[in-house]
Amino acid sequence: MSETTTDFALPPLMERVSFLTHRLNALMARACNPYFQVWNVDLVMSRMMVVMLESGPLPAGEIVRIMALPQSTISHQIKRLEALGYVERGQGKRDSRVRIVSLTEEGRAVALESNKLSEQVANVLMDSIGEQDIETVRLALKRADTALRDFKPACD
Amino acid sequence: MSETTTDFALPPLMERVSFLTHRLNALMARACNPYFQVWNVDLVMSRMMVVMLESGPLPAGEIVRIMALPQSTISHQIKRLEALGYVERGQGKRDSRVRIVSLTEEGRAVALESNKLSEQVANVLMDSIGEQDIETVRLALKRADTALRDFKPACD
DNA sequence: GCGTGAAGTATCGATTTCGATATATAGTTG
DNA sequence: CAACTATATATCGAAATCGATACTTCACGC
Repeated sequence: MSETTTDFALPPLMERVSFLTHRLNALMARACNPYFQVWNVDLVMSRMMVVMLESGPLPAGEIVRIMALPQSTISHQIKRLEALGYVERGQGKRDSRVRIVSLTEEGRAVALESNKLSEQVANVLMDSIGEQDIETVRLALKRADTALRDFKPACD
Repeated sequence: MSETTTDFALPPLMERVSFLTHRLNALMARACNPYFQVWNVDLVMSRMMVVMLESGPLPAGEIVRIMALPQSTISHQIKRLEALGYVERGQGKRDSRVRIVSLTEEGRAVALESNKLSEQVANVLMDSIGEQDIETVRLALKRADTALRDFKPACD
């Protein structure tokens, strides 16, 4: 122990995994959003489309679960994607409450294009993290994800 | 039409470091924001206050750099924190363009309290990542941060 | 069938975000 | 020191976000 100005139980902000994830996201948004603007989408919308590219048509609720954002936010995003002509909303066969969201041809094209940008980002991450550590990091973050998924702060 | 999943140069979304950082952030916000609401702040404002707790009074622009969010966003947040009585804005001594932001006593108290929540989150992350890997992850994310800081997508 | 509660989405209103632009001060060059 | 250029912050307007709530449909007990 050595360098602190105030004494914290935590490492300084810039060393915390929680803060670093914030920074990485902000930096990715800053770098990518100007380019996504060409298609009138942003980093989040792009990710939603890539989700559908990978999984095929999905119930809106499933997209909410995957994106981990508030349900109302995703609902709006889907509506915007629909307005842009990138997705279509259908009714669930077995349960007519669910709306199945699927990419249109144009949406598919945009998703593929925007995924190229993600590929560049992924390469930067790969190169900077290094082959040696990438798998360790990936697995560690997945464990963290699982742990946070049902974390409820203790109220004191 | 063909059922084939498109073949990707990238791992599936849920395996990508870029997506996992998104998820972790979203999950942290979901878990913490209801509690921060008691002080009328959110995860981002809380982090800004912790920044000042650690570093002391800072120029607004320095906070922008640290948070990596758009300048206009941070400017608004500072104004809100000021309206809440958590920070004060002074003039820079040497350069009167810069506004030095500093925590009030109340802001300091809120920052310390809200840092406790961060501590809980940090513990969850620590426990799930594990002592064995935590340092590897921390260093890897810092390298990624540096690399992303001046990444500009190649326009094709 | 008929409530009753739960689940899946949509919408509402207040606030927040963000890119663009404005304002104001510093520094630099001729 | 006038005229630019660069830097630091604030503001503006359009759009997005989010928590709360409404709406619709399902599932189940009676």
